Amino acid sequence: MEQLGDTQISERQRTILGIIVEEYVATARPVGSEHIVSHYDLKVSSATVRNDMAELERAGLILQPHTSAGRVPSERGYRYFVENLMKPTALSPEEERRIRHQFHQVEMDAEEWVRLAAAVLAHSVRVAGMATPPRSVAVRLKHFELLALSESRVLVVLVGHDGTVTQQMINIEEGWDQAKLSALSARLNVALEGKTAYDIQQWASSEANVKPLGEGQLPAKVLSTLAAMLSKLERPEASHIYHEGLTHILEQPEFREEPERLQQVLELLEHGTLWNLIPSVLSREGVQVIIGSEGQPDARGIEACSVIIARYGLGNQLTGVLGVVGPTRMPYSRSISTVSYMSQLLSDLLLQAYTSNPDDGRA
Amino acid sequence: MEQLGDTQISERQRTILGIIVEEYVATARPVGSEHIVSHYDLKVSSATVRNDMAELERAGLILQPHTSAGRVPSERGYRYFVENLMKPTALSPEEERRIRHQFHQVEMDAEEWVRLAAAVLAHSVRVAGMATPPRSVAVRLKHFELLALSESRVLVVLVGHDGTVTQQMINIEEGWDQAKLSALSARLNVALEGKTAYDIQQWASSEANVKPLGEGQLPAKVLSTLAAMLSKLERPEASHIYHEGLTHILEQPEFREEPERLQQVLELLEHGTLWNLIPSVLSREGVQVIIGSEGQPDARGIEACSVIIARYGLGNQLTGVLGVVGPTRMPYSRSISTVSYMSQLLSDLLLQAYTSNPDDGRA
DNA sequence: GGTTAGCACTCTCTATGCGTGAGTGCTAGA
DNA sequence: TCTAGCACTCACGCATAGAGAGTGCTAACC
Repeated sequence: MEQLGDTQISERQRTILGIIVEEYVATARPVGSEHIVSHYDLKVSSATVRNDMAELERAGLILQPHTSAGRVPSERGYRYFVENLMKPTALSPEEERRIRHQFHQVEMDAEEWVRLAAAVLAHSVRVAGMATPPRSVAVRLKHFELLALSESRVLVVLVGHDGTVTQQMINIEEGWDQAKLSALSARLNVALEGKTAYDIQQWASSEANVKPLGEGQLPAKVLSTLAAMLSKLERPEASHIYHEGLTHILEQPEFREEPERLQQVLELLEHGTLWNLIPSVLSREGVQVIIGSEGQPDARGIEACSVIIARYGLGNQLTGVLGVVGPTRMPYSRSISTVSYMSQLLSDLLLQAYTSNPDDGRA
Repeated sequence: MEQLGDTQISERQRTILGIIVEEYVATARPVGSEHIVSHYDLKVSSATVRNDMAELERAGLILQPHTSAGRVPSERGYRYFVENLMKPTALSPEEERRIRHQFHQVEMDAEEWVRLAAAVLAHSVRVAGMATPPRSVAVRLKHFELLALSESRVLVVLVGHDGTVTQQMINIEEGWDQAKLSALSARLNVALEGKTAYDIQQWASSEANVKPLGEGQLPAKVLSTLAAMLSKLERPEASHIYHEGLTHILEQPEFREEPERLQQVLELLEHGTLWNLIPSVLSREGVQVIIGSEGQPDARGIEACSVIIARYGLGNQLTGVLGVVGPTRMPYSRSISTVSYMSQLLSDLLLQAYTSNPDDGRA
């Protein structure tokens, strides 16, 4: 017996709820009592099932679209299913192998991996997949270069200690050729290596540090640019959410009938409503399941959608987020397994990439 | 009088065709003869318009969804409209100013611009906008760095002469510390600056060049990696198509009624069917209009869509592609103006970025 | 008390028929 | 060459009817 609100539900009722969820997820059609007894060996009659269903409905776990239809899980029903009934089904070894293989096919590059992760999630669960590139909490400067592209433009290329690379163009006054720029960057690289954005700002605020670097505004400008680039690397919003597989969502009957729902998914992925959820995802471990509108005051307009999302990364130094977005009627078990596996896989790949490990990486 | 196939169409018929296209684009409803005479001052009766419409239909320029409905432009009709009837409406100065302003708000970074371009196109025409980052025809090496991330991993950061930056991780045998790597890259930078992928392969094929670089496989591996990175920069497929504004497309009634059509648009944008069109876009100047299935054997499944697309960039050295994708029922005039303006704007921005120009770029 | 058979009831879904209105094509006359 | 008039076609909206699915309730059963 389970306590739930003011109602208790029996073992058989739990079984029936499980059947309803699985059946509805598979067929998208309300599930009737007759259907249940004829397809599952419950050893009771349809009348008994009907009584149980009435009780489940009283408990708010299922509902009827209309009087003479079968039952459909409510949001609470899905939630109960995910937390109490679902048997986690790990991916098959062959499937895991196939996915890993795909990652070894592409370059060793975080953006590539993230893009691929979104695609794999989408394909494997047949809903929309999403992923963000990994970001560091506090990026330290590893190295930077100043490259003169023209007389008045310099490209700043910055490498973080985590291997992320960014670039920025700046305008300069005349009189700095590549030789001078190289000399400046050589000196600064020594002085600034290992520093964070904040450290660099501190360092640059001391006259004694900046004065010897040379005439004009350039040295100061370079310093502030470096600090800005580093701190931008830390802001996760600076990165795109990669997404894939909207086509799969279109195939779901609920979206064909009510295209408005698709708007909600697009809202989530295109306009970044999803970012509202991400801070809380980053703060918790494991796979998180957000079903419909479920007490997410920030995430407006995702009534008909569920999001299954997890963080990945190294400790809490370097983290990103990946997951799937689909209709509430979604294969939760498979989704959770896949998201979980993918977050593990990406974490492993990052770990491999940033620590010593002598297997070959396709030059 | 215009010759068209085996039929001629009169001046008034041309006017009527223009009205039908504009009216249908605006309302999404078939246009009837009565409606035309009551809203436009044609100085003829509806019966005359009917006769003209019958002729236009015979010429294949319009068609009837069913017997007792008004007329709708055919693909040929849209084409005729675009080529002969449409009056190009330039963007208003305020609008141009607003768009330019947005570009000055973001960083000076090609990827950012491209993303913004897709968003602006989408917002301004209210269809889906797309853009690809600019690619060079033959990228020459400007500079590269070797950075030891761990004992066995090295990050290669490469800057092309056009300012594009890429990175790649490679595995190395033990025994190369940062000092040795820096020495190697210093020597190679001198030897390889200005070389293309092909040049580097040539250079590396000579024992006399490679032998003095040091022991082990690393030097050869670095060389082949650099060549691979450079040649990858040249392949446009290597880059993502950024797209935005699918929500706008959803608002169009034709997609609400037949969601299959949306599949086609997604196919185009997500699965890169659009890449099939791009080579021909790159080879021609100006804005190109692809209406529906129009003799594009490569682009399957875009019957209901039109694509308005143009290249942008510097000469033919550095080019990308941007445009809009929407239903055939699309505001062609506005789309073409906007795509044209955006391609001009992005070209200008790139030109400014890669040549001398002393305005300020927000450090 | 839990379970079951039976049955009346409700409500959706599909088909059918009918009237309406939009829009046409054709014809004959100006 | 244009126009007025008119018959014709066909989608659309609406009401009606029947079928079917699925329920809830009641009364009997174990």
